Amino acid sequence: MLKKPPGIEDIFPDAMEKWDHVTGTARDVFRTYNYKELIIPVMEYTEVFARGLGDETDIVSKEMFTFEDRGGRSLTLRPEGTASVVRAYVENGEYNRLASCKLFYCGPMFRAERPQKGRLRQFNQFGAEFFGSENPYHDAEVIGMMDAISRRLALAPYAVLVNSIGCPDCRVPYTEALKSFYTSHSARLCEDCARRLEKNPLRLLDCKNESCRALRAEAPVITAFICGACRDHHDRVKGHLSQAGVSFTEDPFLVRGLDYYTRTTFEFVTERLGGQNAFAAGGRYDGLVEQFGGKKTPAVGFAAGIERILLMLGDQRAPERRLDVYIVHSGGDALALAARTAAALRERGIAADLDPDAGGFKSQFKKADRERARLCVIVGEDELREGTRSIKDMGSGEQASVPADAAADRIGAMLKGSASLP
RNA sequence: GUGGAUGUAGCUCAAUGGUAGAGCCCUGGAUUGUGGUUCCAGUUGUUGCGGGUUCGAUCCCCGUCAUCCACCCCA
Repeated sequence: MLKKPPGIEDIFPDAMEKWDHVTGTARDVFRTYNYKELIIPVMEYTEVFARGLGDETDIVSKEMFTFEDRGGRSLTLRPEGTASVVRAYVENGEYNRLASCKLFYCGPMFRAERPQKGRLRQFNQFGAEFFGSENPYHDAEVIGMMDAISRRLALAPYAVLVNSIGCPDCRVPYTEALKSFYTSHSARLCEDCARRLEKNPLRLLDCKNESCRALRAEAPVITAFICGACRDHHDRVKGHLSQAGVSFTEDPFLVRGLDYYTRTTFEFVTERLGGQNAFAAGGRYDGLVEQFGGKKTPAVGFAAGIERILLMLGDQRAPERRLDVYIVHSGGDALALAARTAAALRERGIAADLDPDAGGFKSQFKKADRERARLCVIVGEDELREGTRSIKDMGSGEQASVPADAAADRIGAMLKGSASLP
């Protein structure tokens, strides 16, 4: 049997109902904030991610699906959305001329990690990006948007962690302070952290190792190092969040795994994802557009993991989908009329189905039941002879016949609730 | 990349050193054109793959692959 590669999933119709519920809710909320959807490519030149996310990040250095095209150019399946959106924004002359713009996307991302609970190699995200202002209002709006989606999907309990990692200028002295603090306590660091100390000191704060965590409690805090402008920005983000009624927790140790963030960073976290804890995260990236060759354009955005949200939804039922009409027939000439009836219903936007090979009425009604059909239309010998169609309400079990040419209208009215069986 | 667990019917799982069962699902039936409940009957497996021990392995051992979980990292 042919199998799918590891960490990749098929999504069958029964799961689609919950899937649509999640993405539909996100789209609805995005629209209420005047964000507009765009579709970005699934692959980019490798450089887009290498430059965008940072060469030294784990995602770029060891988690990308990279291959060469026939011309020997290096392509990569996108591991996240922001770099692509920024590239598209900079490349599109019409959009980057706008004073500001609000975009959102939804689609698959790829990372060559070992799969586990809440972590796949092909997974889906929806995310939003705002371009064109460093006003802290927008930081709060983006966070508020994800909070609104979370509330609508009833994802509670979850927490919103917020921090500021300052601008590149004020991060330098902080990184130095962090380095010297950890260097003087290097004996208490785990192996991984010894490595982080050299490569990416900020990530020292993220370690889950007990002794490192204990050490962190005494570590220098970023809030003591950020410059006046960054502090003011951060305070105003928090002010807007409070005003918007978003309950959040300040976490001075929240750092992110991508190099492009400046100032605001945030994460939506929950206990219910096994080893993972974040189901959405983002922040501000004021330097990225310029780095991609555009004019200096401050921006802020986030991305959310759809499969992780699905996990949080658990057994919560999404609204179930039912078939409007199942058509039961007795074969032969009746099949032709049954097909015509189905066509007439579909013209009216009514979902109808039938089985041309159907045996007895019994098995056809069983199928109707399995499809959770609201109504059945019966086209059999009696109906053929009398020029009628019988309509059965599968909920009540009641049945009546109507003239053949009035059947489709009658059914349409019944499904809308404006008519009942005669 | 590292560590742990698990691989038996389509699904969820039993069982025993002597070539496997249950429930669900599916199909058919319970007086010939009527479902959801009930009852009856029936179909399905090279027990993940390869090797070893043994008279004999699904069960024991080794390898391999796959899946899951955790670390790393991240949505």
